[in-house]
Amino acid sequence: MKPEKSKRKPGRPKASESPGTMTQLLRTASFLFMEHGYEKVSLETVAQTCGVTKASVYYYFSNKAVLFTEALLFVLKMAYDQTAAVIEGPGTLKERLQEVARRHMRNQHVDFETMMREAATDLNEEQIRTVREREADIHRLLERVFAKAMDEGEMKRSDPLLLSHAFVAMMTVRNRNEIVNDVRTAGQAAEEIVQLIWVGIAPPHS
Amino acid sequence: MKPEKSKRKPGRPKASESPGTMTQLLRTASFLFMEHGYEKVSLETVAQTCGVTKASVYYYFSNKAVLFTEALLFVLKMAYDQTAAVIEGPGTLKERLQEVARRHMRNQHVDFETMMREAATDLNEEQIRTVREREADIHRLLERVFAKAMDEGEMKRSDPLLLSHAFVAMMTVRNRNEIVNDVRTAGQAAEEIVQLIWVGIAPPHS
Amino acid sequence: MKPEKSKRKPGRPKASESPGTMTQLLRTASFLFMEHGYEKVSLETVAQTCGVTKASVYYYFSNKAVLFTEALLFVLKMAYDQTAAVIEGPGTLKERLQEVARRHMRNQHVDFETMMREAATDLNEEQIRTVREREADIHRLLERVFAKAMDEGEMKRSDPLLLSHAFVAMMTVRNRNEIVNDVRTAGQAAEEIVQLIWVGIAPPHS
Amino acid sequence: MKPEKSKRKPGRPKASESPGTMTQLLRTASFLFMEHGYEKVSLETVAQTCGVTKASVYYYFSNKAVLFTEALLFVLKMAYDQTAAVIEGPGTLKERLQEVARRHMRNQHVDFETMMREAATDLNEEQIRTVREREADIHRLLERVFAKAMDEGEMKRSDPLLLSHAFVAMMTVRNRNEIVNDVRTAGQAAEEIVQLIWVGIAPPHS
DNA sequence: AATGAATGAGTGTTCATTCAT
DNA sequence: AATGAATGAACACTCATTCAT
Repeated sequence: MKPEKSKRKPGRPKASESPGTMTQLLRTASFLFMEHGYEKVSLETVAQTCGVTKASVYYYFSNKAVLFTEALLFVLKMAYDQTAAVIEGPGTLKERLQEVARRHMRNQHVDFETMMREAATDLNEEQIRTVREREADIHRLLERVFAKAMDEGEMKRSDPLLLSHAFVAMMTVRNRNEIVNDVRTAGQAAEEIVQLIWVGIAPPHS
Repeated sequence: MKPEKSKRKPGRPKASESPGTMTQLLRTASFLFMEHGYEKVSLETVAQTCGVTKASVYYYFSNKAVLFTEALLFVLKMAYDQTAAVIEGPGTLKERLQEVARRHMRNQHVDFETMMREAATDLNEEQIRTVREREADIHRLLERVFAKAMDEGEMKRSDPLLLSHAFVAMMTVRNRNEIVNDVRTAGQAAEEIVQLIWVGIAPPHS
Repeated sequence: MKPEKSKRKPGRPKASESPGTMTQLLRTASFLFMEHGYEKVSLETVAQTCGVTKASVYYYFSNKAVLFTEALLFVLKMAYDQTAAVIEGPGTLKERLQEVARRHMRNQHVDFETMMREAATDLNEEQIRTVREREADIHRLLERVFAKAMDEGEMKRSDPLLLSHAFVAMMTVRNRNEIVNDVRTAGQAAEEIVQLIWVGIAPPHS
Repeated sequence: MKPEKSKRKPGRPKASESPGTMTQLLRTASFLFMEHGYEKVSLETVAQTCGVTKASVYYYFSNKAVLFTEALLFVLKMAYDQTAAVIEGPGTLKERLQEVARRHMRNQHVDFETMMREAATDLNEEQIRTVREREADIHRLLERVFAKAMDEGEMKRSDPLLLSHAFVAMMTVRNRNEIVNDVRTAGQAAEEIVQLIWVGIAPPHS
């Protein structure tokens, strides 16, 4: 969390190098917030990670709450698009769920709800509402897919929205070192998690 | 923010040290940390909630990291004892899991892993290790119970430790207002979550 | 906050320089500075009020101190002209003083001296001197009028410059809500103030 | 305004040296606010002038608005007491007014109303009300004295509250260098101001 | 056993100012 | 003629921590 002075330029050169400071700030902030939560990420850190000053952050975002909100909307949009592409794509439902899980577990990230609670005192009604709405979109997307699958006999009947939340919640196991470590990759964990919720834990004969 | 040195001698404090205030601080801190996370809880808040001054907190706990650590150990011990009592008690496995879920969902609390990550920069190696160990105890307890149940045919075979983590992770749905609200209580959510993981989502005929 | 260097060349700018924007900036700045004082008025505010960007302000005025100075000279010139027109115009001295007071009290404005003190650290010697000189012009105008009136027996003898300052100072009562409110307009207050200083407060018989 | 590092201790030693940090902060803040206004006085300056750190200021006053409010109440109380002692004391009304003027002009200070307007955005309703009330107390004190004097024939009839405001407003001439300078002291200016308002400016014969 | 006083290091935020275009 | 982008310096405010009593 101590923003190290980075001289930059180890990556791709020139041409695509500058996708606009604002976009870079948004990307960086998204990553940092998701990785560390709201409070631990200072604007100073975001700025220095992008190689600009704190004041520049304020040039683009009027305050921390706004940056946070826009950063979250940014990742939620990406998450929605990715999830939609996969879940409505080809393959069996189980395979598609596994792919969703794999992608979701690719990076570590804090619990979304915990992060929102942390930020809640800084955000205004509308900001909270907007973020929550975009998050709910993802759950509603899954809900629809689940409901349809249930109708078509691809899944057992249950509350599809609850299932969606439970499904997403299970992916936080990716953060536990006892689970995802040298012997088991995040990808494997994703598959096993889906297998678990797929077959359930009831004894075979019951 | 420069911890590293925990001058406090380990082990139980002398009986002469007023257990009243100290226990109260521990209880209060436990509750506040679980409710709001590490950063958002200031020692001032803990002190005021207990009706003492900030300096008094330092009288009992050499710094915030120590208070946090001991507070977590406090709740983890309670959680372990409660879980053990229930999970090793009477009733079918499913019933016992439901009771564990019900108790765990009784209060809102932040995601444990997220909170630990928040606090990680302040805690030293040993503190992290100790807390993680006590948390792991709970997972190992569940792991043992699951393994035994699998052996005895009460459960389908799967990785019992992964299952334990997934099970606990699912309980964070308690925090979502779309799930636990006026129409569905935390208790009901607990039951449905257990039902979900119990029967799985695979179609009945497969 | 490091002024000292006013690169702007003195004298009237070339006619080609769009007088529109510059004049508008000057007018806006004058109004805002008089209404709120030096510190509270940011260049951003001035710019936005004029519908241009902050950088545009710098295009016309090399820094805040210069804008402030020129804005003040702008209003002082207007004030001088207006005062001169009235005070040297027709009517009895008392009537003319009342008209001067009425016009001066038309708008609320901060105390001139207080504002100058606020800005003093930013202005250089010359800027302060110039503004003060133009302010002094107004006092000298009144001084001359008073002196002449005393000579001609239209007024009691006293220090005409002190009187001028006292006269202007009294007009700040326009800002007090206890004085100028629903029951007494600024115009009425102006008349009563003049009446007060006109007849004095000594008992009638003394 | 650049708070110089002051090693202190050039004054009276020990015993009476420490009248309590809080009182010292209050006195210092009062002086600085009255001398420079609200915005120009930073808490850092107040702190360093007292030889403590900014954080110490916050130990005693929860924010700048509170410090400002209490500082003003502090000076207003002193001003009231002093004014009351003089104005209700012995001597002719004119002599007493002169003494009040002399004391009021002893130190330079910004226009009260201008300062309040500067601070207004930071203060809450109650703080503004309280300060205004204490300021009004002084005007009411003068108003009562004036009203009584009018009843007893010691003064000409006029609006006593307006007179009070006008009287106080006139004292700001103390800040003008053209008025109070080498040839005329503040004390002399005080006397001449009172003389002016006492006799008025109307020609003797009218 | 407990506290009042004080502080250093941050954090969010504002603003005058610069410069390339 | 005008601006978008970027910055440095200051400021209000918070908080964990220390220490003498």
